[in-house]
Amino acid sequence: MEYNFREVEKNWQQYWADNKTFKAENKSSKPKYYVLDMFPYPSGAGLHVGHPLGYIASDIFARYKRLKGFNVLHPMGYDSFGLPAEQYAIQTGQHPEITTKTNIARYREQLDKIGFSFDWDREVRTSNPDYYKWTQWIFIQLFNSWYNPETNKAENISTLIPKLKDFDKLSEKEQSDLLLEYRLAYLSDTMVNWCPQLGTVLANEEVKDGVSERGGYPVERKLMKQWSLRITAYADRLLNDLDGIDWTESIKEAQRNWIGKSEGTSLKFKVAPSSVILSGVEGEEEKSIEVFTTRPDTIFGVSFVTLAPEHELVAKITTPEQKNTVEEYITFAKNRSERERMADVKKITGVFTGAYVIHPFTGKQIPIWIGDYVLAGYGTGAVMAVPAHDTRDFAFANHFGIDKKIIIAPPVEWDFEKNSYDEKEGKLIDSDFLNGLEVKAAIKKVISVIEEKGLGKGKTNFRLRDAIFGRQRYWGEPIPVYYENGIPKVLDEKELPLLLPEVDKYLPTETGEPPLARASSSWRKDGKHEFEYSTMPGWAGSSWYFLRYMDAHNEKEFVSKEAVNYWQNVDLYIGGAEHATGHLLYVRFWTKFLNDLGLIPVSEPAKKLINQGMIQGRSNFVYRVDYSYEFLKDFKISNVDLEKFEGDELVATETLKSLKQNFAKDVTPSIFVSHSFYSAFSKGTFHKKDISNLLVQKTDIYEILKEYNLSIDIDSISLTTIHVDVNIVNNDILDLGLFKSWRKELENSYFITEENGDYICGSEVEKMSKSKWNVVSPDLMVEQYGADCLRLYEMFLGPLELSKPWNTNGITGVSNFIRKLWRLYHQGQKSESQNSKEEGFFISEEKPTKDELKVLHKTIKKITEDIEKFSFNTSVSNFMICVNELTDLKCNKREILEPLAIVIAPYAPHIAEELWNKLGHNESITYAAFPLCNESYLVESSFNYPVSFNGKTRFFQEYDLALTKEQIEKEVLALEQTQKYLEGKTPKKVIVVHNKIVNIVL
RNA sequence: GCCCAGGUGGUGGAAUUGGUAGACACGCAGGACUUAAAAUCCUGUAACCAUUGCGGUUGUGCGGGUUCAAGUCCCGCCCCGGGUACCA
Repeated sequence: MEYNFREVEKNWQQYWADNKTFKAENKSSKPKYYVLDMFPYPSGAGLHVGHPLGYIASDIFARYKRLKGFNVLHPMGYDSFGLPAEQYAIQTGQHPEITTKTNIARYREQLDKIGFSFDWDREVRTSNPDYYKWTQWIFIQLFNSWYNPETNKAENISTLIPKLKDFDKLSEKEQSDLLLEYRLAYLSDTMVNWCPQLGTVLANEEVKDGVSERGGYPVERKLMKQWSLRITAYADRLLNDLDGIDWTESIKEAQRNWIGKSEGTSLKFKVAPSSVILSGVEGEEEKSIEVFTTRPDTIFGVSFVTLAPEHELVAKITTPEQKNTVEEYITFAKNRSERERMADVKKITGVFTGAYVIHPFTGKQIPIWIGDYVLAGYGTGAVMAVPAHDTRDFAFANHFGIDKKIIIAPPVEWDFEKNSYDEKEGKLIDSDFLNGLEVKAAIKKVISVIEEKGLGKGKTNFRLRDAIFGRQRYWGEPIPVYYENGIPKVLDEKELPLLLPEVDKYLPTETGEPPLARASSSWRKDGKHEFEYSTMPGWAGSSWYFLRYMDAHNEKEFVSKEAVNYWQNVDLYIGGAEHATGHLLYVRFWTKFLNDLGLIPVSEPAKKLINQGMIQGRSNFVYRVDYSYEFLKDFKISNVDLEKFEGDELVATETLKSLKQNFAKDVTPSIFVSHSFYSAFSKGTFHKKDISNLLVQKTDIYEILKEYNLSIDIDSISLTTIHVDVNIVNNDILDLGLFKSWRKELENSYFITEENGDYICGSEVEKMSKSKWNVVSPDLMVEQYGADCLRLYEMFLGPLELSKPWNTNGITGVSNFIRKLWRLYHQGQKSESQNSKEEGFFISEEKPTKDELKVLHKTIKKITEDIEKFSFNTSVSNFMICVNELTDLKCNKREILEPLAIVIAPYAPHIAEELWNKLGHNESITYAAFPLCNESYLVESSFNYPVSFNGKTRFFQEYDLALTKEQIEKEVLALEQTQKYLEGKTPKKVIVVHNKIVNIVL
């Protein structure tokens, strides 16, 4: 009986759904285990084979943990607010909710087909009001909190007010403004990443290379009033707590870099009195410029100070002579888009302000420059420039011809003409009281002097910026804020959820307000106060979803105390590295915040995190020959001039030009050449002339040429590479029939194939995407090979964390394995008929042999080790080895095959259930007990030692493991073969490693 | 530039604390079954040399080193992928 995976898989999926097999309980005597997956955004393209990679791995682990006796929480849901649905809504007018629902239904269908063990009763959708009610509620908690540096945690804003001087005397508006400077969710004028095409602001990590991550539209800097979250308050804890969690080093490193802690000192430079007078600012108190530096030891090497163009002092200190230049520069810097700035990082720009500061130790005058290499948002927006010991200052000084002063003697040969010396090694020179000190000692010393003299103090800066939280978009959570007399106020908990209002269009208003401003005028707090019009970003809902799964239907709280105390946090999270600095940082931030308020008992969302690699697409290409015709001399159309003289030159008339074009369009068949022609052409070993000859020989083009009296214009020939749908290509061989029916215009195509008649496509590994026609959907694989096969194959492909291109070359091997596994349980009773395929299920109750037990227990041991270290690819190999060996032993004993079904169940659950059922069990295999390895079956009495000479293995010799090293040495040396390799010499040394190797050194 | 991960047959990839390099699978070649094909099964398959048989040499990106022994450890370099981008 052949294995009918279609029927079996369908039946068991139905059984699991009907019996709620994977329902997790919030109370259990079993130990808990929480396995979480990446939160999917339900896109219109559906799942491709890359998505399930991590889901399969986590599902294997979840199923394994159930077999190991854990109460497993393994939920799934949807991150269902987001840009793509809204963009689609703008194009089609369809409500994003409808698209989202359709897409979710498709995702669900696809997920179900793969046989995941999700507890679907806990499904969440971030766009559902019963979910975003609590996202809004958390926002309100953030608004009502401030970060107390003394207790080093978030507290209710009420604990702040007594610390504020004369708070009561302020007006309501002033009080509100002041508190906004402390609230963890706050409104402020900030420089934002504004994306005009998307019509919204974006957070830093949503911008890649100066364009939006979604869609790739340009982004510019703009000053806007915006809601932000004060994640910077948590910078230190986000950094330090990384040490305590078992996440991949690369993610932790990415987060460390993103947080970017740097320790240094602030230092004030007084603006020279002469400059203050020159700039005409009289009667004002002394001005000073505060810089931040990590290298205060280089203070005696300062040759200028640079301010960011936006620095507030720029206008005040610029001398009248420099005023025009400076203003021009500021305008230039402002209008330079982010992308431009990034594109020419090497381009050095800046101007002199005409003003000077006084060196705090030498009293000398130091020029003040402005330059856009200094960022307004980092540190103080001003730097002390030490060109001899800082790469950027060096470049700036070189460009503008400013002097450099060497104050550290490098311990190595150094050419200061070519490079600055930035290392923290060497002795200070020309530095007054720092002379002779090593850099590190000098830093300590100078900080103490600076602090003593009150010039500045030790300070820590972070690269991390506050997260901009408002989006000028429709399809997101409404921010639960209204404005009363211009004062932002949050809604009361009872008023939640603040529902997303209906709008007529999903576009900004004519006055440039976000789409929510289109809501009817009744959409007001108490019918009168305007609500906030921006919505929350995509990551709002995903910053706490791991908590909601614990208690998905709670209407009174975001999560109950009991639920969160039981489940704590995620034990295993499997997700992609692309969320390293976005989602994974925000979710840590929210977790710490909720922990500070005492709402949850944990301060990290996930104990262990594993990255799954990306599955790339393998694109296929066809090569189209582009060409045009030439009209032969005697080609004529009555009474129309085809060519005319312009001066002495004969040129084509418009008529001829358009004729040529039309012919190209109407008559020209599409002609495609196979890959070998393309590569020969691009290598230059094949020429336009050769292609032209090919066309004439291999196509009907000659007939067309004759009919219209044309010839091919050889110069016009070129090859165009076109993506072709990988689903009509098999092993790089194009299915010509399918290709012709792929698109209307390809119907009459010609193909110039290889000699054997195959059209070979080109190929390349790229990101899997719809536009590259290289998307492979799991549905097809499931349809053709079954879910178990897809699961095993995706694991078999290689280590989970490695990125690799999708190819199905090896899938037959896995498919064969599943059939072999099935046959192992069906090889007992040969039927009477001649067709040996008709074997029935047969299990023997006989005692297994030693060999059979050894194979089983070896496999149990391997698989257990593999799963524990997430080495799923080697598990699959080990299953194959096991089944091959048991097949060779013709094993059909219950004591072997029953445990084997359990071991394989996490990987191939459908076939395992079916076999388990046939073995006589009425319950699902899900809660069987994972077999333990009995080492006693694995004990060997002897070992086949490789005998090597100088490390080179020559032959093998079996010895009893009871023999001592000395005995083995003696035995080996006595062997005839040994004598042969000794060539009469006496070995210098003989190394015997028990159970490993014998090495004879000559 | 900096940070992270990786480089092993024709291909995907195995290889425990340094201890038989290439498990398992694909592909390929040959064979069996078949009218034929598919499916299935069997045999071989790192390269080179030798070949009647035995066998030998080289080999884990490159160059050095440590060691009885290196894919694995150390030093220097090259290449591919991912992240980051003037963070003072």
